[in-house]
Amino acid sequence: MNLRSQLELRLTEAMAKAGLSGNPLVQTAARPEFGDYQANGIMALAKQVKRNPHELAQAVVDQLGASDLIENPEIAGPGFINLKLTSAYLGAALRASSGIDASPHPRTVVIDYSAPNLAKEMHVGHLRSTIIGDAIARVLTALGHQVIRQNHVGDWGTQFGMLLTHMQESGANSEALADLEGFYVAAKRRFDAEPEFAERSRAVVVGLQSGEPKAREAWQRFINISLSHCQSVYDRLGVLLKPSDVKPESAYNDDLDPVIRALREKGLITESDGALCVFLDAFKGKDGNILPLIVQKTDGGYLYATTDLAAIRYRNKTLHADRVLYFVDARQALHFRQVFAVADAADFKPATMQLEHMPFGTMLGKDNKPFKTRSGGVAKLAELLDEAEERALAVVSGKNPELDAEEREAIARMVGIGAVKYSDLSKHRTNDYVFDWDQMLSFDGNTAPYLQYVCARIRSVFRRADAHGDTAADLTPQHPAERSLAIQLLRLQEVVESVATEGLPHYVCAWLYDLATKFSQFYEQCPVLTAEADDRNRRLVYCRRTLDTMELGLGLLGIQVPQRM
RNA sequence: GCGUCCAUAGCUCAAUUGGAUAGAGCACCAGGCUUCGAACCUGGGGGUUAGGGGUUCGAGUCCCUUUGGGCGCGCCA
Repeated sequence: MNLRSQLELRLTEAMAKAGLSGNPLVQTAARPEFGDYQANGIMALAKQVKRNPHELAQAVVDQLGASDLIENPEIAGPGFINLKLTSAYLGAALRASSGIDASPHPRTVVIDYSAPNLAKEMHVGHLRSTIIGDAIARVLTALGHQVIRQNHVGDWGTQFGMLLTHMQESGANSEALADLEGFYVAAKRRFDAEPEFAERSRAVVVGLQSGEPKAREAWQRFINISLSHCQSVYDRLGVLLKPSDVKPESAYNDDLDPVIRALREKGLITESDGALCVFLDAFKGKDGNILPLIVQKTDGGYLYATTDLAAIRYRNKTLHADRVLYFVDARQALHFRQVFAVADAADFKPATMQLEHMPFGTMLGKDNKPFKTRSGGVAKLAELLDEAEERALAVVSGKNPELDAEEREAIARMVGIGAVKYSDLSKHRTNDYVFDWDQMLSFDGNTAPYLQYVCARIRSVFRRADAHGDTAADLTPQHPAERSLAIQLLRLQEVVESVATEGLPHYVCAWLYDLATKFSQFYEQCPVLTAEADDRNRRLVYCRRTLDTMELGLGLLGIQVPQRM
């Protein structure tokens, strides 16, 4: 049930009857006195057909006629149409709908996210891609799309030479690799300090690339251990990624030659200073020089651009993707523009297959500089999650000391992890954002703990009530607070659809926070348990629907909700 | 140098992509519990949307420009 689409449909019909075609531009009303929704499209159309906007709006309103849906549409200002939904319609809609409706046009969507480098341990730099990409994967799945998660991990490259050499020479087993970051630092130190070690490392890389069994075996062992580190982070974080979603860079090794050949056949390859490049006019600068995309180095080695091109071919030919979403740092915007343009020029994909870079900004500390640990280093993700749970435990213990330790810890996990995820998801994806423990763990404002708390309060109502409310009863809102709660509940679909097209999960957060606020107002003004029979039943249903919808919404973000807190 | 993203209340963030009087939370001030969880709710002050110009019925949003910052730019990923 998408309220906005329903209204848009009615408006479009009325416009057609009035001899107009175009988008009515229905939006949620800017202020309560403007109704629930407003149509802004008439003014722009009036200009096109050179007619008085107010008169034109009147003509549309006349065609709208009496309606089960809209109550007294009004024209305001230069030609806004204010739309108020009838209470009867809201009640019926509430009874008829639940959850999220599947899209009538399901598509196959590849979501490329997380993609850590397996040479090192996961750190905060991987957090945004992992969390945001996962939320979008859930949203698209909820809308009935076929979602294919692709964890494009970095498992290939020269740094593996030193890691494998160090592993072999130090006799390191999986226990020594428990601290992967420390292991990397140690290997790097030797690489820089010992020329012979560096030499052996390079030899290992050559062996690896030529498929030498011993090198391959050691490499595979290392990769497996590193991947298991990632998986444990994913499990703690509560993201959907599984080992089967991993499609590493190395998986495309055999496709790199063919990619170059295909580019050459299309006449796109130019040799420049010994390297193979693609020059496209679209990347010509003011000075007339074209920015190249290098696809093969002078020494014959390939680059990540080549791998990305191979991945596009795979996602087209094998995965049959209609749409590919890349949740990758904004700094790679130019890279993706180039790769996408080359993929187009080379016919690596049909024109109907959309490639979309979904960039995100940097996570900053309170000092507005890239987030670091207290000791000043790059923060490991595992340690960040430890701290989140510790801090949440302190908060929960302080607020509710009578809960036993085990339950407090379980709650702290949901609250702590939820807070970290929500603070990221609730900000506009493309901007940098400030990571602030105190703010994200606050029970006030647009935070996970506040939303979780609202759910806990509702549950508490049901613990006292002996009923869950009869959903078959008349749900027509009778109180202004019920009314605004009902509308907010029914907005779920339009919000989720926007998130799916734009890849901006903060829309869900804003809507959830609004829903929680509207519930709190309802809860303040409308007694539930002590109300008369009909009111009591209807309000119990409102409580139930709010709880279910909140949990559904938080679930779209991959955030769990404790029973009590 | 070229390209690109950004600058909104003291702080952290919104603003449905050009719509009406720019909204929230924190902080500050003032109220509300013998009553479903007050971890809450209600109200108030706080803004030349970095500066300037332009486009039009209408600009935080689009164009130009100045200032201040982030990032990227041929063989790392």
